[in-house]
Amino acid sequence: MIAPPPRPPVGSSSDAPKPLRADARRNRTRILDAAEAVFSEGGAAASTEEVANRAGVAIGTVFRHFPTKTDLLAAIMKELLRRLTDDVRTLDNDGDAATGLFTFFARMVAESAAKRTVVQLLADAGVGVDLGDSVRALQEAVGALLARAQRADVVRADVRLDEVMALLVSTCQGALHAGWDADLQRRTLAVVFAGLRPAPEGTASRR
Amino acid sequence: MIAPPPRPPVGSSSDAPKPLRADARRNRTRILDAAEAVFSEGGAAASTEEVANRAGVAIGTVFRHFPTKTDLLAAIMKELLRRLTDDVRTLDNDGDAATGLFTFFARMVAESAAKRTVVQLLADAGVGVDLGDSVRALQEAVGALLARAQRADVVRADVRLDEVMALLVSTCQGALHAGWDADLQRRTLAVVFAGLRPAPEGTASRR
DNA sequence: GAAAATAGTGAGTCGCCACTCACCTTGTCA
DNA sequence: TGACAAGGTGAGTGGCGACTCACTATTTTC
Repeated sequence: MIAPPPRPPVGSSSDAPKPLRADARRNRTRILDAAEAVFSEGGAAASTEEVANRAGVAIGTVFRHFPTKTDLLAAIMKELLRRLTDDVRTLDNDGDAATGLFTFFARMVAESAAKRTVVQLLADAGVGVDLGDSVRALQEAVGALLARAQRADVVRADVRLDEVMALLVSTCQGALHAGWDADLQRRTLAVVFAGLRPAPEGTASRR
Repeated sequence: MIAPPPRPPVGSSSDAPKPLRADARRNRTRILDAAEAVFSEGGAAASTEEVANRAGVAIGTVFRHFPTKTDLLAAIMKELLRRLTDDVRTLDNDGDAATGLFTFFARMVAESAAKRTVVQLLADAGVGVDLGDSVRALQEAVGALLARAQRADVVRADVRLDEVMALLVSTCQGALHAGWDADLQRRTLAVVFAGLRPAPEGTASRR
């Protein structure tokens, strides 16, 4: 018999985050950076091999860190969503109540043009990609922004969060089109924002 | 020497639409019907083999009629666009000027939920799929509808066709999401339509 | 009703891509 | 510094999907 491996089961069995070796940590971030770049350009259909090349590692290394391509996609999506959520929270804390929602909306649409993957995956609601709480967190943050805008009376009171999210995702997808430039974006968003604003007093909204 | 084939070159050389054999004509429409169904359900990524199965023909037959998958996609897209364009023209001729644009907009968004391919391909502006004049024809028809709506003063005069098209395509993509139901659709479109309506007189639109 | 043209068939080819694994390299720790 | 576990490597595997082609079947034509 051979002596058992020297890892005594702490607690009962689970929850050991495992410290990574130095080179592994470095490669992991390289892979994530490369993946974000590659998938931003080519969409989720880009190949894992291209990610490996861009990161300067062998393809086996990518799969050691992320067992499936889906895991890799989920990882960069979570990171992107986290950043977006932070962005929204900052606007919610510091920004002008009257412009916060519109600022974020415009910013996200502008970025979408460069990040196909976010849009594709958000739109597909992850056909297998588990984004867990990340999407919910973003929604809640946008919800706060919306509530403030409504309190400041720059957005109609009867507008709900889910249609704002629907408009946001839709417009982001729109931004991927050929022919979408800064001017078209400005005019398109102007229509959406006008639709969100309250009808001036004394004017019942016609439906 | 052998006698030359008995097809004398009419005109100079080109423009012979060639009558198809009876079975070929039948199969061609079967394939188109099957393709529309298959690609509507699964999007453009669905396989050509599935189209062949659904049509009840061998895969070689599909490729005889449409040398590449792209050709097949272009064919069904042109047909769909033609139908949409007809639809718009009908509304333009018969319908109420005040509601025509909104009616068409809502109708197309509702249909999108069931027709992934249209939306995907329109959005990608055909990465290789040549739709020729079909898109232009639809745009012109919608443009006429827009002009009428503006003359009837139900749409702001400064709204241009390209942002209407951008909003249309964006919203159609939105309709593909999980969670998109009739109620969400109604509220989302309400925002877009409110944004298109003129600001009530005496109220300068704030930007 | 037979020849000739046209169409249908489906096993097979080819390339792409996600994923594996036996072996080598490097970091870590005593 | 040496031993060993953790990590890296990249040729190889398997599956899928677009597309081909030698052969057979059906129309059309005379």
